[in-house]
Amino acid sequence: MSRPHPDGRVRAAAVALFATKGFHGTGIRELADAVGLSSATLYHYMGTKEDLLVDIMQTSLDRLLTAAGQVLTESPSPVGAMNGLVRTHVVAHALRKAETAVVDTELRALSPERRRPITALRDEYENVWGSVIEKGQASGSFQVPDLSVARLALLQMCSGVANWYNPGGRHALAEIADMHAQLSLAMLGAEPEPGLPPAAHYIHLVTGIWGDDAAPG
Amino acid sequence: MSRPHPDGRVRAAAVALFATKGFHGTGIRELADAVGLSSATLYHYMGTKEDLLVDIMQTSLDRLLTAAGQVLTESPSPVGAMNGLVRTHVVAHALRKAETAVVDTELRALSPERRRPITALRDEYENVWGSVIEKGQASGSFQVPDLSVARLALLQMCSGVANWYNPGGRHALAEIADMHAQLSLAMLGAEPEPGLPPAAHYIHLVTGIWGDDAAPG
Amino acid sequence: MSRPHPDGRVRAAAVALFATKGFHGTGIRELADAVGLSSATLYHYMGTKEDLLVDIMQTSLDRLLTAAGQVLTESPSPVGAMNGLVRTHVVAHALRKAETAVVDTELRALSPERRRPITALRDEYENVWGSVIEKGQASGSFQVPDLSVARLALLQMCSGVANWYNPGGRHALAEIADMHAQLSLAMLGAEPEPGLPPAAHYIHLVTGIWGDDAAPG
Amino acid sequence: MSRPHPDGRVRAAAVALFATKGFHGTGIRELADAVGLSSATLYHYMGTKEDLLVDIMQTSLDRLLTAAGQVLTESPSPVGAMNGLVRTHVVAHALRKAETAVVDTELRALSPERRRPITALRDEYENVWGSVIEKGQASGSFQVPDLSVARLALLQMCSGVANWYNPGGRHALAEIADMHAQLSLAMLGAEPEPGLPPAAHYIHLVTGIWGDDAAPG
DNA sequence: GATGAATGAGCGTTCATTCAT
DNA sequence: TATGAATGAACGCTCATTCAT
Repeated sequence: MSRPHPDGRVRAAAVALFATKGFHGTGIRELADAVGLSSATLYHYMGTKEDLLVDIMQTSLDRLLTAAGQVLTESPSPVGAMNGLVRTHVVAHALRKAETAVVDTELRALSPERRRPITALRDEYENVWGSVIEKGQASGSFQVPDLSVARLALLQMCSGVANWYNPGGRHALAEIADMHAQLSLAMLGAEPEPGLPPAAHYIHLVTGIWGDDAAPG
Repeated sequence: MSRPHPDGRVRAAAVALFATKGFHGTGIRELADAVGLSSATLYHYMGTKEDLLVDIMQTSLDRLLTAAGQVLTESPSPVGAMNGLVRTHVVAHALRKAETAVVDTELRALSPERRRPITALRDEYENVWGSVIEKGQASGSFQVPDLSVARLALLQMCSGVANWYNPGGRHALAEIADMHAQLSLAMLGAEPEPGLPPAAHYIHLVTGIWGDDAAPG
Repeated sequence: MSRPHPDGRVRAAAVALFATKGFHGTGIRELADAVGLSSATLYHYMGTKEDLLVDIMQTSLDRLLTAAGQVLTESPSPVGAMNGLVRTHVVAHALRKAETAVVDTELRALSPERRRPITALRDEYENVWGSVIEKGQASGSFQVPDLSVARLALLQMCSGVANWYNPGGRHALAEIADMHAQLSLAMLGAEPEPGLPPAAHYIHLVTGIWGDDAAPG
Repeated sequence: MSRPHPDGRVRAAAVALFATKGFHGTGIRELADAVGLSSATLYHYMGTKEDLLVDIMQTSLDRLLTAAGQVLTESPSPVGAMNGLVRTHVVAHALRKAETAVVDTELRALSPERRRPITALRDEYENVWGSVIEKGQASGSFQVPDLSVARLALLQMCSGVANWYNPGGRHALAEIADMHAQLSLAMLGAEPEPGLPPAAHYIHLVTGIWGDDAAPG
């Protein structure tokens, strides 16, 4: 087995460092050290530091959108769709806590021009959640005081997993996903629906999109 | 002799800048410009940049703890306490979105020694929420899959208000507080309890602690 | 007597270094060393390196224009004006060889936006020479094959003094100015005109504009 | 084993870039891009960047010396020799403006050891002009105030053509050469001599030495 | 109080050059 | 021939901080 491509190792190290110390708190030499290269060599594999951040965010949001798309495809009812969105989101934010945390935290580090398309992707993703909530409210499956407040509250709650999830912690990933699905549906005033796929299904979905090879981030 | 206490205007400007651009993304000259002083003069009003951040966080967490203490004093039941905690938290995170966002985001910018006492304060505050949830679960008022997961999810959700609240937005602050109380209690599987104080009560409580004079942050 | 203002010392050192090693061949730390400051302190007294170059060029061209204006004022005839232009130009390029060489050599180091106004100043100065040649040709005092070729050839020849003038050299400055006046008028096919001011007059004019205080550059 | 000889395309690109942006203002990757090679491959065709500059200058000065030698051979009188030197110099500085400008401008970019032999070549060339002027002055054909000042002024004037010559400009090359011959002889106080070769003769001489194949530089 | 002056350290980035393939 | 990969050194510039006035 050969060493993984430096391009990927740079990205992985950047994800880890940006998540831990923030974009502005991470130096280019620190990143180079983490990869085992000189800072000059780093620029063989990347553009600017900002390019690197943009790439990380874009990739991550693309994957979240892909996952959400698959969930919608296989889930006809609002309750089923919501269940799937929450579980994939939670699983992704647990398995790739660094990567997702960077997306959630470092938007402000981008210059306005670079920020715009990233924000657009994020909005696109959040709109998926919004439309599911809307459909559920319209069909009577959900009872929320306000559509967009519910969407924001829900997303915020589920993204928070990236802040505290611990692979060796008290709860297995599947349990955490289950609990968040349960809490979310309760928040939406929804009746539990029988026959929904178990957490394992969504774990598989997420790992299929993100891949297992690279170090989780 | 202790460090000089930062002038209110310095503190306010720092809060605004740290919230917008992050601690590491904010320069000391930028802060000085915002206050209308030279960077050298700034050091008459503060210790180091890190001292300033610590001070901001400490003050903010102290106030949250004070508010939580008052809520507990006046709320005998778990449902009433939870209702109060959520509303004060939401109101504080709306009226002082910058300040509270800094506390939630910039912990990682602190050196380990300075971080420890701040983390302790934050844990103390979160424990208040935890013990109310525990009491409610024990008394049968709440039905949650896991105590600590519920606590984390709840806090994350309510803190998120600081990210999107807009004073001139679609919903009045009281409405937002009401909605979050409703969503939270639904999440906890609690029956609505009659006779709880309205949002205005908690807005008053928060403004009493934070003061109205300074620009909100 | 106090030390001269660092601002001026920075400019003087920059002029010397830019003239000797070129703009791109001069490092900011090299400049700082020459002034006896740290590179960080340098930025207390200047903007960017390019700002510094622009400032040097602007000042120099302004002075040349001022000198040319005074010459025109006091010289009615084309022969007299040309005599004065050549002598002031040569004297300036001898006494301030570094400064004038920078103007002649480093235009290309400027970014297009910064170059434009400097080029405009240079063109304005060259146009003074052009219109004197034109007037002389029209009045029959000069006999040149082409107006603009004569202007370019003349200016080039006189500017060259900055490349080889040596304060302690074989010829005194006044002699060099005299010779260039003679060569120039011969080139233009002009009859020598009696009663023109001696070189000393133009040396005085130049030193009056440039000042004696700072180190020559 | 000597240094690899730079490929013609590398040399041509270097000449163009050094002339436009200066030696220090031109990057090795920029040069590689211009040739369509990688920067690593460039080093198969050249030694160091400085070697490249030395080679350019040496070749150019060798050619100027060759041209001057041919002129002297075919021109017995000082006036005829001067006429030929000026015309070949002007033609070379027009047809190969980039190359000649690099020689005139970038001497300072060389390290002292590499500069010495180049300076020697340049001095040798300038001495040819000097001795012709001296002979003309001795024989009474020229009337100049000072031998070396005249030499410097003359050379500077004629080299200046490289700064402004434009192949599609108002004047044909032959005209420009004629005018400079006329201006130069006037400067030297020389009577026009009948029977001198036309500009075309010297254009042919220059193109014979420099070759037509490569892009002019 | 308030600031201009000063700096060592570090920033993100590019430099000319080498070398294994 | 040709290049991707690699680097130590340097680039122009900014950082948080100090201190004499």
